[in-house]
Amino acid sequence: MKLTEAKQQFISSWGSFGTHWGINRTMAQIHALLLVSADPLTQDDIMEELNISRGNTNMNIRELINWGLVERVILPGERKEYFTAEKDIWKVVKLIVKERKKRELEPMLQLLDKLEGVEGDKKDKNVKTFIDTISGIKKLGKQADKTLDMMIKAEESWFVGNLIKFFK
Amino acid sequence: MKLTEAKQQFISSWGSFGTHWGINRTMAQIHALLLVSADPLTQDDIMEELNISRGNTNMNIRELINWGLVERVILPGERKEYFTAEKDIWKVVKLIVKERKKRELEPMLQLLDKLEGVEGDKKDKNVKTFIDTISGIKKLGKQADKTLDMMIKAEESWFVGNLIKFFK
DNA sequence: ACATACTTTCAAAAAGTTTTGAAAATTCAA
DNA sequence: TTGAATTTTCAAAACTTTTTGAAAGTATGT
Repeated sequence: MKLTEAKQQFISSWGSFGTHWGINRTMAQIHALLLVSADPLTQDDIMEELNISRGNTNMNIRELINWGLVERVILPGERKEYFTAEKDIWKVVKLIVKERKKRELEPMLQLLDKLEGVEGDKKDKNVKTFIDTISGIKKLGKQADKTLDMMIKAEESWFVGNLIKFFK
Repeated sequence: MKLTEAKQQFISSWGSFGTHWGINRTMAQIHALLLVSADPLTQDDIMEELNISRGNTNMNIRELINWGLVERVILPGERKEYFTAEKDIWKVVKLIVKERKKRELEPMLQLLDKLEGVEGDKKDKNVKTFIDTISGIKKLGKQADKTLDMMIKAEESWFVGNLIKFFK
């Protein structure tokens, strides 16, 4: 397979992969393109490669910058802004985990704390089931939260090299 | 807070939580409702509680059954089918991980295998960047795949009780 | 075999999300 | 300053996904 074709396949799969993970198709495609590009690209390069409009490109680049996945690069003597993606995949994973944890897990845990204090007689089986379910989710959620915090701080070598031992 | 209100808040948040995780709102809401209901419910109960149509209810219940998150229950002497959700949250998490791994991670790894064999001179920096990126993703993806396999087999006590030690 | 209760299907409609592109805002060199 | 290059915004359009509900299908007791 030729590089051009391989690139296209990667970009397109990364795009649909993204849609299952709460990241929109274009954002994931731009990310994929920058991941496999050796040099930084301009907005116009990206628009042309992916056949998308200026507005869409701009909006999604900014979102990628918010997530910390893409950086603006100013090349000396150039008026245009260039963009480049973090290439270390472990760092990429950590950035994504960090962002989603903040946006999703943390608000959910706050809500669960509140809901656990529901009024009512614990002998009522509906009340009991509700509280038990909420507590169960909260317990696991809190643990996941801690685990992810540690993962965010960890080195890749931990994940690739050592975790496996633990499971034995 | 009263039980009714707490239930509603939980259902609604679980619903929007789901949409960030590739699960549609209604499917997640039905799941939430069944999670906090002490007794099995019928399709009509669900339709009424969540104010959704018969078709939508039916379709999403079936999808939940496919995922293994919900079971059909036949009560003796009753014509109607009842539905109930797996209440053990650790099992729920494992079922979801298993399903998404199969649907998303595995196909992605297959593609990466194929793409890694791209033709071209490795001294060309574009070819090199492409191969390096793909290999990096593949390496981490394979490790994640193994780790998730072990997680799927693991007991909750491992996750809640022991993982934390490992990170120290 | 029939009638009734119940479940499933699916085309069309509604809702939700993403994309476009032209206009406005900003930046920068002269 | 000015004006050309570049970036950003946002309302409307296009696209995608979800939902509806009526009709078709299936199962059950008599």
